[in-house]
Amino acid sequence: MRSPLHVQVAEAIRARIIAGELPTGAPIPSEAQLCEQFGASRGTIRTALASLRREGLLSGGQGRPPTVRDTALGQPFEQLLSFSAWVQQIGHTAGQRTIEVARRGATAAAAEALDINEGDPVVDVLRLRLLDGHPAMLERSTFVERVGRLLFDFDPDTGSLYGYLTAAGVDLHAARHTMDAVLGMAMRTKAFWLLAGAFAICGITTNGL
Amino acid sequence: MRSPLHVQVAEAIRARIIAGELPTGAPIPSEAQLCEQFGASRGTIRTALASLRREGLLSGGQGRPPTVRDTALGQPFEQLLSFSAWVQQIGHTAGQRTIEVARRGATAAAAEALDINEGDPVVDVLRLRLLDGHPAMLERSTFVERVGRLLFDFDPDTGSLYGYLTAAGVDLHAARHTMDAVLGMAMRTKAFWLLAGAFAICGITTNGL
DNA sequence: CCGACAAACATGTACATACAAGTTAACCAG
DNA sequence: CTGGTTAACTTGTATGTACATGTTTGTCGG
Repeated sequence: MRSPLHVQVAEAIRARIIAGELPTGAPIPSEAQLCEQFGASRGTIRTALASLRREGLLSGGQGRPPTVRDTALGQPFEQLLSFSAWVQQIGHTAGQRTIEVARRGATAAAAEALDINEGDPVVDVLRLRLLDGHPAMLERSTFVERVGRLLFDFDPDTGSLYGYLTAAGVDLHAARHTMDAVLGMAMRTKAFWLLAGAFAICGITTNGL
Repeated sequence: MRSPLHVQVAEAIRARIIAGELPTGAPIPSEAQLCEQFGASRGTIRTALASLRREGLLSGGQGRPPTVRDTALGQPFEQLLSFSAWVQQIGHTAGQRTIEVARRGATAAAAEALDINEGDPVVDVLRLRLLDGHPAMLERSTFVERVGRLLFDFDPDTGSLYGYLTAAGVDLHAARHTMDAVLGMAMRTKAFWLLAGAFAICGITTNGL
């Protein structure tokens, strides 16, 4: 194998966890024991454990050996939280397109869930997630206004044209490069979707973290 | 200061990036230079850089100094991808409740977006995200069946009762501990929400990473 | 029997060193 | 001027050491 040692160690431990050899909630062997088992230095072991910790498989604190997180159910949902991380972990590539960012009044259902009044301002975000280039997931997020407004405030050069395009449902990132092309065309049509696919090349497509 | 050195270094570099001192797209100083500036060893500097990399502020490869990611617009949307990471970064605590996981037929809008036929099976996930304990975001995700089915397959002990509760909209995690209590009560009512709030203590509440 | 202290143990932090591997730029031969 | 090679630089990987800090456990005195 030519993959780095710390990657091999991480894979080995991950395999043990998945196989149930290291049950959830149980502490993993100490760093010293792992050093001996894999014939690696403590630094290498720690690098491997850091990877597993990033993935959410381990949790623990100083002085106490890390414990295997309850992955039986929690894991897929925790990682749904990070779509691209999850997709990468199962060996695929993630992409995404932001279709719409809009400020609207809350629907009845959203209002009840967010504990606000119907019609109160909220920020809706509609995103398409891609798996290996193909549509895999459609994500609708509704923020309370106090939080959602940050999505707009983050942009340093908020202008009128920019704001218009945002409200109209043009992808913000792609818009930077292709404003001219889409201005005046009918949004949210089949043609828009096809065009959005082309835009992905220049702006939105990411390979995740 | 009593915070670890590598944390201080990470904060200093993050501050420089936010202040625009290190423009987006530009390479940051080499590890050797940072060592000299902060009077720290390379290992400490690398620990700090690893933190910034986790946060998505840096990207780069071997042999080339890491570059500052284009955070002007991309960042908030990339991090929307990881709600809890984003919330933590702005100094708050994140929580979440999974309200519903269901297998259904795709709606017309979802079908078009995912490039499938209307009525084709999809997996809907409805989640409420909490910021400092208060509802902040409602997230509806629709997966194509091929991907969404993994959410069920991950569970080792899928049973009939379990499936029923899932379809009925009971939080999966909380269900483990409180199945008896909620069986037979009206779901999706105001009372359910209040009860779900109590459940959060024992199962679903997480502090993020 | 129980509380307090101490020792053993585990992880967190920090530094120094060495070599591997990728990138860039200078340089030189043609 | 062009093309290829080399050399310098940078990050990735790996090891070793040392000390700080938190946890657990065992022991001893009351």
